[in-house]
Amino acid sequence: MKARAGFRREAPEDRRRQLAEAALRCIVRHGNAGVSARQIAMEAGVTQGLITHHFGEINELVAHAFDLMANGMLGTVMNAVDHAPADPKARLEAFVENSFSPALFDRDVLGVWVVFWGLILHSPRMSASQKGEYTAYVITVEKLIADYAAAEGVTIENPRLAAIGFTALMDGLWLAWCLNPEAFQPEEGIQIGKNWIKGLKLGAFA
Amino acid sequence: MKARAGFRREAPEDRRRQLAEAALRCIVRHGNAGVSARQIAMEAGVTQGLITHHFGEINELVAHAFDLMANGMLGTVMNAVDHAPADPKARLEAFVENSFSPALFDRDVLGVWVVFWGLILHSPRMSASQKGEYTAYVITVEKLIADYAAAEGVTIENPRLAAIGFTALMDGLWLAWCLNPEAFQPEEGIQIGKNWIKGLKLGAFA
DNA sequence: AGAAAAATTATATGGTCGTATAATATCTCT
DNA sequence: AGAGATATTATACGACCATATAATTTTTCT
Repeated sequence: MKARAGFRREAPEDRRRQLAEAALRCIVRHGNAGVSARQIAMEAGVTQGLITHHFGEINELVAHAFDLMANGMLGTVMNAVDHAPADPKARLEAFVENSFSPALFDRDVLGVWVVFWGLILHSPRMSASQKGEYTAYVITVEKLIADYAAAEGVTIENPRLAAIGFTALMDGLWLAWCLNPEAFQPEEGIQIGKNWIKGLKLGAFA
Repeated sequence: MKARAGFRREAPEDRRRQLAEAALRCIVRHGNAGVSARQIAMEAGVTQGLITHHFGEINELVAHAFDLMANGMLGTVMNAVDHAPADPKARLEAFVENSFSPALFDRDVLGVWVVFWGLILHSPRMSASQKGEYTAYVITVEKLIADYAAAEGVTIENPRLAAIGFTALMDGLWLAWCLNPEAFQPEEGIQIGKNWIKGLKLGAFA
């Protein structure tokens, strides 16, 4: 056989990242149908065999892409939060506002997550990744909320539950808006998030 | 060719329902991979050709299954609400508690919805169904909330936003718990829902 | 009872899927 | 410069996919 086409040899970790990014683009374009070794390889400008070589089976590539995306999104939001004024209220509101920024509040981004959710429900490997990433997310939110509550002098009986609720609210709004952008305006989403914070301050979780 | 196997001829609407129900079972079992004419036909004890005959293309069958499921779920919850005491507070709390009942707060049920969400994002036909069903859902919730607010003497500046937020919270909790049942207990989910109502009463949306 | 209509089966076709295998190009190290 | 290591290509295989077409059974209507 002639492997006649010239190619560039790359470090395994680079290739793995390239393939993961190509997978995300394919999923954006075609949803579940985009999860295909052939399509992903073509998108990465590479042959299918490379996926087998670097990941063994394609599910492992998808799980890698999932980790990449999850870390990237939390990193993006928290980076914005850390650039807000050090005031706890400002930080919490920066979290809300950035969660609704076009970079995250986006149909393409949700489309990728929906595919991941479907896989999490049927794959132990994906489920394991999700558990770690969800926990990290909730802990981050819990800290933002606890700092805010302390600064405002509000008592919160169970900060963990508050964080879970707030996270769920944001995810639910994200989901609803992406599925049907006519349902409400992003600014209305921000308003709903801030109303939740107002409820917290008024003692809903006391 | 010999169509040798005996078969029972059924009314088109019956067959369509049978096929839709078989589709739901297939999706429960295998997620996106369960959306397959062959598998669904086998699950329904029927030949693939019947799907073509009754639905034209398989996407139309899936959309039909979606409508069936959405109507069934809202019907189930509202049936329970209508069996609660006529008091607005009792009705709203019945809504929360029943949303977290094992019939709905269920990994299998979420698994079906996740598949639908994925399709909604990429199919105008599915998106059209979703718009109608989401609107009906929010309007129902808005009425429950408005009645509650009136009974408690709370003002709500924008009842629509409150209903969207409450719906998003419930969906987000459903999603989070199904993806990772260790994250919190269903009773904690009910508590979070009731805390949201408490916030509403305290004036979070005033 | 007999014929027309429609539901259902049976089969064929062309495409895509995941992955295994072997050949080969590129790189690194000495 | 040359050899070993491995990243990468090329190709093959069997399974499943959606859907079209034609044959056949069941039902209905008279």
